[in-house]
Amino acid sequence: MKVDYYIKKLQARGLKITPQRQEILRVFLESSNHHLSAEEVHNKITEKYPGMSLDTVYRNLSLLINLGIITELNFGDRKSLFELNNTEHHHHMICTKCGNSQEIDFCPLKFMDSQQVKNFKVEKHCFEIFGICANCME
Amino acid sequence: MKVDYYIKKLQARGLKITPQRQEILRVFLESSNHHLSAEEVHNKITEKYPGMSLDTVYRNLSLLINLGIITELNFGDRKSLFELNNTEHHHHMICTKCGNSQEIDFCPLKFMDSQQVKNFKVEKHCFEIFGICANCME
DNA sequence: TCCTAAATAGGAATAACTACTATTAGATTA
DNA sequence: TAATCTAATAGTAGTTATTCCTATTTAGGA
Repeated sequence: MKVDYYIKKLQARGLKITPQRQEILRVFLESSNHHLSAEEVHNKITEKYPGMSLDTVYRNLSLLINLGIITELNFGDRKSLFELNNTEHHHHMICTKCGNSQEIDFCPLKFMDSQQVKNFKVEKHCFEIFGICANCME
Repeated sequence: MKVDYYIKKLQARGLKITPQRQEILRVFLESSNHHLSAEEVHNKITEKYPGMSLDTVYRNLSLLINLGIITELNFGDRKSLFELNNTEHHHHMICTKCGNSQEIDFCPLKFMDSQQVKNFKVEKHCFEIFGICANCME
């Protein structure tokens, strides 16, 4: 996926295509790390283009969340991480020692019988496992 | 369960039985609301006994978490909630409109095949569903 | 009762995020 | 292409939950 793919989604909603928005998308597409904090996004952009406001990062991240383009994650510390939705839906195992995370394909929602979520309109869900990864166990 | 039950666990670890610690346990045992924020715990105590420090609440909450007596929950806003472990292990469905939560008995960990969490020492996990509850849907 | 390490009170500090407002600039229209 | 209008931005101040710091107090053992 290229930036253009996401740009079209913004245009379809009548949103303006600002350089700031394009930069945020570029950072996610070019980063080897899938999970970025707002501050990391901001830092990567200001390296190249100083002067971008952190407020703009937060404002656009929540815009992109609403559009379903990125997902907000919470790995226990009290800072949000953000992930571009360009892979299959998945969950995470997070190492509490080194902080690395691996993806889990298993999604509990698919295994719950419909009775259990009856009378509830699911908007989102989270499932993460915390512990010690193989590397840190040795 | 009474306060004494938990007090014994503290004593078994050589920890001091301070009035502050007893009050924190009492608040959880007497509260109709299972999920309390640190501030709510603090407020309920200072109603009766002014002068307790918020720092003491936080310090003891994390002590009780380490002892496995309470569990820390995260319902999406950036404030932690705390729950006394005096019921069966469960997860939650949280209404994003009214904030109420219902318990889910289903635990994904039990349904994952062991291959999926191989080479990973699980310490804790979270599974919560967010959406609109029956009351708020009407 | 005395002693000592553990625990506490009170307030300052921090970190992540949100709100505010004057200014700028996409994009629509003529 | 230029004018216009409103969304979007920069910069900064404010907020909130939590943690840190240090002098003082106290629980529990000797």
